[in-house]
Amino acid sequence: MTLHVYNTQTKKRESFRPLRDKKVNMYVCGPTVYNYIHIGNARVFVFFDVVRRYLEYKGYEVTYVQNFTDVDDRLIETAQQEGTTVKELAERYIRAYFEDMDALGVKRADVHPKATEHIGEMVEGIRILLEKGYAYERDGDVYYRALKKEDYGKLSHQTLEELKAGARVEVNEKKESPLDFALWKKSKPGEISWDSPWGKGRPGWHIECSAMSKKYLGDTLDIHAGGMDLCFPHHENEIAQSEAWTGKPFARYWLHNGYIKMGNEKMSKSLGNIVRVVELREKYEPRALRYFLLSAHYRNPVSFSFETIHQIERGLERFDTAVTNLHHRMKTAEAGNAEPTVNKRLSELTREFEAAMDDDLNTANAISVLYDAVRFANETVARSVVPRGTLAAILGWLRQFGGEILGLVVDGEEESLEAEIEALIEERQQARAARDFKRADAIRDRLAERGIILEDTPQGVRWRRK
RNA sequence: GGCGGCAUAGCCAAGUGGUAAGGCAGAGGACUGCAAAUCCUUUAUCCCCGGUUCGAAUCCGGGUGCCGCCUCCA
Repeated sequence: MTLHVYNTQTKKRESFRPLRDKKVNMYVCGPTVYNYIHIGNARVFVFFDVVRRYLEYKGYEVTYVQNFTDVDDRLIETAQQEGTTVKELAERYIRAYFEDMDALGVKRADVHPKATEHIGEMVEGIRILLEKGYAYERDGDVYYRALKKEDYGKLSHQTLEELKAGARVEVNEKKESPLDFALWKKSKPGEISWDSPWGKGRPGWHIECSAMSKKYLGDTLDIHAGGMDLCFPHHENEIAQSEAWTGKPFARYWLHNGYIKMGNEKMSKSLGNIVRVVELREKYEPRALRYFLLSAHYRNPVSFSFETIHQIERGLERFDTAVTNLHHRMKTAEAGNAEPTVNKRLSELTREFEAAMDDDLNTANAISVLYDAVRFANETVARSVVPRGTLAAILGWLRQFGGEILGLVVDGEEESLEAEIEALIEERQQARAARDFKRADAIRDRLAERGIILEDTPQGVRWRRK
């Protein structure tokens, strides 16, 4: 099966074919680190983490780059307000970012380049753009000349005419056209700045992605991704710059995810209706947040609600009990390899899982396959006779697809119980054997209060933490 | 004004021509000493009105409602 993805640039579902055989270069626009990230920001990071994991599962060698925008107007402003430096502010929120991502189970990118550490590359790019006539300098600023290339607007599917008509950008007399955008901004006195051939200043927003993706991934990317709202102008500008700079196509597949809504509105910092990850993960299991972000198709908008997260937590319990119960059953299972019928069923599930993911990365459907696997696991655990190999095979499937790819199934070290609790469980078993159910139930209730749930099965008592 | 998206059960959500996946919640049943867990069964005039078609949630036209981008924003 081939992976098919929806490409924003062509507005079509296309089969995915990287430039170089089994190597995939992907670049995902990372956060501007002037504040904590919210659940909407997290969607792109969690989703593309799954994309990356899935591509690796399919045998691709993925190089994943995600930048940090660590200098821009908002950072400068916030640092001033807080009486700190841009650098300190950025470092603080980069740390916070990684804490959030670790909690959400997002793997590190191969490279996390920072804008401030690539000023040289950006200056070089701007210099080339000037040389080629794609940029002009005005009083210490450098602007990109959007009208120079006819295809400006090709990503967001607007013609130059439409864009000109719709432009309601602030009047800036320095610009030749309102569609032009800053490559380099002259700094005000006291602001953080770098030297350049055009005087002291700092880079515009868009140029960093062009410069850093080129440095780490080359002129043409296989996948360039980000939130829908980056499509215009950010990505449009990146394409323009990069292609003007290198003369080569910038990205083969543009993937954009929809946003998280709060009620009826888009969740965004400017609207102030955000829910931060750092706060959510204190209240909910972070895995539930990850699940939530994967529960709908990535291009559809999704409404955030505490009710939904709560529902998801319940669903997650089923994954966990399935794993726990497999382990418990394995202890008394007889030796033996996985049965052919079981392997056949697992292959079927694998096919279904891949079909879902290959169809424009439909994680919602992939999750429903995960539930099928959980049901299969539960049915198997309930059998009176089952070889250990069968249970191990099912557990392995859940680990691989539910765990390694989706990051929703955990199968950690087996927990141990305090001696005191062990003793109580044993005492209850004796009471049950003596048919002293009052006593047995009293002990069970007591343990339940301490968060230990006991379940009696034909293979003996089973416990789990609530 | 230009461009684009969405509307499926109480809730979340797949599905883009062949009489509606999955999850949560609810109901009934099986299992259990009782539970729990699990399994089985069950719950939808697919926003409205037309049209195309043997056949439409799906395509076309027209409505209604909501949202996004065009300005910092995942």
